[in-house]
Amino acid sequence: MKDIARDLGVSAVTVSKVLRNHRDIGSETRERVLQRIKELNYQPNQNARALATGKTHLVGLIVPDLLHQFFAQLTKGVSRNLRKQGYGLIIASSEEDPEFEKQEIDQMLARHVDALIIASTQKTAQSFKRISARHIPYVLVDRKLEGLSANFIGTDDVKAGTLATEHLIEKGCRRIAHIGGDYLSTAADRLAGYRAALAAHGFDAPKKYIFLRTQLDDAAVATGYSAMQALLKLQPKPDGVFCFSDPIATGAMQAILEKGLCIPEDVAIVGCGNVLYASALRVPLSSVNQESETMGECAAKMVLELVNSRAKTEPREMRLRPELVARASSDL
Amino acid sequence: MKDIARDLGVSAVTVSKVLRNHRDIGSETRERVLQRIKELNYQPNQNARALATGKTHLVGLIVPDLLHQFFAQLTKGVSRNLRKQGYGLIIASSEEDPEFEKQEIDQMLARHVDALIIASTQKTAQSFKRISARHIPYVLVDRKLEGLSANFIGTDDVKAGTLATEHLIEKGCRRIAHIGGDYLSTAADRLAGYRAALAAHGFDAPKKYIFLRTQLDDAAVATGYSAMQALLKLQPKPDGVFCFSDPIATGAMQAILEKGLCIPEDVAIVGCGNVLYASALRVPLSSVNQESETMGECAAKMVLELVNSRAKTEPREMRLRPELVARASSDL
DNA sequence: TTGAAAGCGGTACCAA
DNA sequence: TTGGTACCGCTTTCAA
Repeated sequence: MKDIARDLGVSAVTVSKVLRNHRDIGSETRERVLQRIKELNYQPNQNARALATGKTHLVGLIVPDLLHQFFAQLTKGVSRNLRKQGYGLIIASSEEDPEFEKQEIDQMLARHVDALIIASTQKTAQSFKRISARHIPYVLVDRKLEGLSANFIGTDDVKAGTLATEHLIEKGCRRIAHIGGDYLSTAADRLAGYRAALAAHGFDAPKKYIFLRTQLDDAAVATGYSAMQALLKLQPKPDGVFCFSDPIATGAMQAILEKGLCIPEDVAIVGCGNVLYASALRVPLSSVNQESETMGECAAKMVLELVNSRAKTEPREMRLRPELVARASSDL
Repeated sequence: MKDIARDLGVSAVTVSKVLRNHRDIGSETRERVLQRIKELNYQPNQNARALATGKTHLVGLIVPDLLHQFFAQLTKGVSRNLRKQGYGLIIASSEEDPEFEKQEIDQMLARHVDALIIASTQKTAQSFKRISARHIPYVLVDRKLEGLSANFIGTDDVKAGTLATEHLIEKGCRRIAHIGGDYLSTAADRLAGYRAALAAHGFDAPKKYIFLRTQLDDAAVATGYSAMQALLKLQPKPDGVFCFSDPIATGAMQAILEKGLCIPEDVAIVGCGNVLYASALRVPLSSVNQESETMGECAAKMVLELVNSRAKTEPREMRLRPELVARASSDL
């Protein structure tokens, strides 16, 4: 910047103003500066600018696992919307490890991101207090934290559970099992939806039909597989299963087919997440669509609003409406 | 930092030195400073540090599409390795758009990343000249650029094409088609491998059996679908197809099954990339494994070596050895 | 072992 | 409309 100023015999301040479209600059001077900027292919140092203004124009995103299509889509939505507004994105994966997530949060705080978007794997609010203490706005996505009142965007998971379970009931299933997750708010909600749907129709949800397993990363398929194996040993066998996620469902289907049973005739399956390849699977998988990309876009929008509004408003909560996509795995 | 210094009656310089483990600091002073840092939960501002040292400890990664599992895995590898070394990662998706990619590169340069890792969709070396002009080291992954001598890590794509095609030949296929890509170095290499394998066995590769299509993003499945439809109209029909990627193969398989034909009896299929769900597909898909995660780790390693070695060495090139994973789609 | 001063590359404020 | 000056938070150099 100084070079440009010197070359043109103006001050650095003038150059700076031109760069930011400050209005009180002579049009002639402006042209000359612009000209030289082009020539030198000059770009202002964002770090220096950040230091001076206190705004990095950087948003941090932390997800449990980028390999999971749900989070990849979410990321895409966030990314798209953010860049449209001139913000950069730092992404970190916590690998489903709370300790790792804490470190990543600290890293991002140290880099002074303007805001954070987090799909948290943590069980306590501790880290989030740290974020608040720094007055950095943040939005939780997908997963809520118990006892933490924060901005949140996710799926209406109770509804997701209800949709899936009612669909199975409508298709004639009478012994509906659930393979779900542990610790996660999403898992608890989907389970609640499952229970509610069964209760509403006068069926019960016997404990032996409910499997709650911690599913780490890509191990989800294996988890679904083993849980389903266990379910198939029960008497009577379930005739329908609502799975917490599509990877879980994929594993479950594998276990069923290996036993020589048919989907959906012997056991119908419904997953959640509606991955892109759902229809290409061995048996096309019925699933609850969560619109993860939209979720990402909303999160980006919300977080930027927070950044741009000085006033600290009440935490907002937003739930996207899930939709059932019926395919062969439940086509009775 | 100043606060800490003031509180303790020492200078900011002293605090700074403690932070960086500078050796000439009295152990007593060091303790006091460390103590206060803990109390205040103080973290140095990385941006300020970057400004002063000229190193941001940030690496930029640009991929065409995060939704594509190949790039998601690559990203995971990069991320893991980078953070292990205390580097942060900025990720951007170019959405397979060269113009977009240029902008992202400029953004990253403006943020003064220490290095770049790029899976480029560009057709010219222009942007890369800009990077070199800034003396920022970079590594190209997966895709090479014609006429650009740069550090590169990718698959041995010629070998990948050969492996897949020879596999089909061994399985007894005699009319082997290829659905490939356009513009990409990977596509050209896999095609070359396909041709070489056919030639080596005395078969020819008739033009009508070779479909080269631009595949944008998630449209890959649709591309594979339509290309396969066209192939099935030929007389005689191909009895084996090597597809550029697994999504392409997924689409192709869909077209075959819809026609009432059998895989692999009527047409055998081999894909490339070995996505995680390959074995769960309607017909488990044979594919060439590319070890994308390892590729990411190598890229991270290489780029950090470049950052840490002042000397500008000759561009290095590294090719990972692909491996065929045979499944039902080619089990004749 | 400690610290004063200068500077990294910009921006903000206010005076000219 | 322009520019001088101070400062953002940290590091580096060099003298005490």
